[in-house]
Amino acid sequence: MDRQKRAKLRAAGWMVGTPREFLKLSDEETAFVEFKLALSKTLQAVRASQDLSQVEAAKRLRSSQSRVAKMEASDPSVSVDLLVKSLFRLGAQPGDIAKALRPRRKAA
Amino acid sequence: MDRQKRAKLRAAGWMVGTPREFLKLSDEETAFVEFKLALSKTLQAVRASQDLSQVEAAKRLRSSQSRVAKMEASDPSVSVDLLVKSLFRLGAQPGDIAKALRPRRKAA
DNA sequence: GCAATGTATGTCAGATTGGACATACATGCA
DNA sequence: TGCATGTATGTCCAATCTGACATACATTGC
Repeated sequence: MDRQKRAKLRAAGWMVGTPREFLKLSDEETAFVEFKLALSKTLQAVRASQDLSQVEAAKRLRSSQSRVAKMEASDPSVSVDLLVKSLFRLGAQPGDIAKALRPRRKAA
Repeated sequence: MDRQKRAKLRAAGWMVGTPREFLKLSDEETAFVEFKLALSKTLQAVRASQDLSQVEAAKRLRSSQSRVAKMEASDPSVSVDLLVKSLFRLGAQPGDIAKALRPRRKAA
């Protein structure tokens, strides 16, 4: 995004920048939300790989469609516990989770 | 442990075998407790590497000594959230956590 | 012996979480 | 258009988690 565009958005009342900048998160908080995000994405990938709808996944997880949606959205009301338990219940292996958590290279 | 010894212990009313056998945990439950255990051990290792007592660590974590003890003991009252947050607060990197979670080779 | 230091265990009130439900939104199809 | 399917969002309250405290246990140095 170029400077002009940013300025325009700001003028219109929009927040510009990363969520981190916006919310003024500390390093640990950032690491934690990114950790959760990685798990969320993995869960969504696992569900997709099994060709399940959120409703079907919820059944297997003994939970509800809305919870599944929140899990995949990394909603604040979802704990890492729930994400990890859900991954295991859908058949993910410990190694899959470790792999998902490996830090991604930052884009240049 | 040999068969004779196991038999003696059983006769004396002791449970013999892995916690898994004993508690009849499902695969997912087993994976989950092992996941927590890996984090607990990592936390303990991180604290040791910084040469902190549980009291000192608790201060940095804005928690209490008893919580730290429970975290390191992988107590059921401790969530994965708390473990992960604590690791990050003590300065662990995402990669450290991923590494700790990699499945260990089973002993032959 | 007994302090001092570090760790473990039990309990509890307040905070957070999670399943369930309602409902809104989105897309595809006849 | 109406209907089916799939996903997203808000709320509620029962269940779970957590910091704090008390207290027990373990080890070391006097």
